[in-house]
Amino acid sequence: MRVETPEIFDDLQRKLMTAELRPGEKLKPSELQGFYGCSANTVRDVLLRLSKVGLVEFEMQRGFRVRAATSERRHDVTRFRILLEQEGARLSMLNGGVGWESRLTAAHHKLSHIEKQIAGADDLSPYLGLWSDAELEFHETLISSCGSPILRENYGDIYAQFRQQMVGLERDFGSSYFHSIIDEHQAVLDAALARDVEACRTAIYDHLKRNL
Amino acid sequence: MRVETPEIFDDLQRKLMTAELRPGEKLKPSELQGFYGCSANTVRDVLLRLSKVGLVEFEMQRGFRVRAATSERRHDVTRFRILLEQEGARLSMLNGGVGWESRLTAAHHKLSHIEKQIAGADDLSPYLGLWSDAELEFHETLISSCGSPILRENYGDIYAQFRQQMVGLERDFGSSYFHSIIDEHQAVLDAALARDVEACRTAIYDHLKRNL
DNA sequence: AATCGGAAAAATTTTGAAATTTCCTTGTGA
DNA sequence: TCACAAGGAAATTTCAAAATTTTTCCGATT
Repeated sequence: MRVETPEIFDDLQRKLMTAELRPGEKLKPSELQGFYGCSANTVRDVLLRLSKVGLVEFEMQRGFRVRAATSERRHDVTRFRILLEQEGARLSMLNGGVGWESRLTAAHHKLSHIEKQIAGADDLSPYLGLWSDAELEFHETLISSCGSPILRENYGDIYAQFRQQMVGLERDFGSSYFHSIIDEHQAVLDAALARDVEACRTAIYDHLKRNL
Repeated sequence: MRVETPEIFDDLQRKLMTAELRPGEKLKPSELQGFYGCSANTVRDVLLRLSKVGLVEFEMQRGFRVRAATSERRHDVTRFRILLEQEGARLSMLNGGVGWESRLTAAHHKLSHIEKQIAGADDLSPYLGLWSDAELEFHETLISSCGSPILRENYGDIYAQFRQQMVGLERDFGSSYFHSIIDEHQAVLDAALARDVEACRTAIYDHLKRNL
């Protein structure tokens, strides 16, 4: 199997975020090299870039390792995500126009559609990828009018780390979970459209507090 | 001149933060290679790590570039720094013990000593390096008891970017500048020791608002 | 049995050059 | 004159092997 470098990046990122590569696991360029059919240095390059996102730990002379999943770290990641999302949403409510409102509504519509399907399904696995993308898009849209590229970039990274911690710790993804987050996403949407900063802060907190 | 890799990293970081390498400037591994007496790939490695800190921009197939210094970006960096420092200080005031108080007092003492020297000096350059280290240590100590490794790490990165923007935009570092920040640092210290969250938020904002 | 030291093995980093891509210059045609 | 294409130069990425460092394993010593 021969793939281009950007695809190696995407593939590794996906495996990191779905715990196909398990937290704490050593990442040896010389082993992955064989799988991707490229040289060890190319893998090393990709891994160095993934460590910027925070999905991979890098220590000089000691190589790479999938970031560990611990309850402490999940707690920390969650707190940081709440901080960024609350601030991003606040600024978006301040700066966002109708374009933002419509994009947010659209993203929520797509997300809730999937979530309702999942809530009534037996096997979740076929939906998980779709849901994952839709959830990310909803939350990114929420903060998309904050006017701060730095905030958005950091949010993207911390969201990836959050997802990694979630699946890494094998948290309960039963359909009851999806049943409750439907309401939570709705609450975030309502508060955002109403430009109610405090209600939105609360809704974001309530949505994520189970991970604290 | 032959130096070890960690020293290449430190040297480049320093040059990036003092605008010895000017914002927007292209960073060609093949040129820096000669200066450091190592191979181009080693430089590339270091540059990839510096792009994690945010001091360097990296674009695939287009190489590296010193992050641009614009008033928009300085504004963005400043806002983000304020967000992180306010939250870090809030949590430190919540969690910090006497150890934190004493470390903060010590860091402030050292800092204000240098600042008083600078305020009364003609030539600032001999102090600038010392002041820079002391200022960083004061602010890092302020948030050091926040209990969030992620917050601390991100603060370190954003502080470096902040410094880069400051010197890159050749802002006025006259002695009048140092005269006013003496009071600002004092206000931050007083509020922190008094565990007055709102006063500390305000003091941090007032300290940095000139860069917005 | 536990610890320490050292040799062997394994992994990481560095290197220099080849392969690829981008960038810049120049020339052609409208 | 301008747009665009082709060619060459320069820069970036990739590679495989050498050099270095870390880790592992094993036996000697306490």
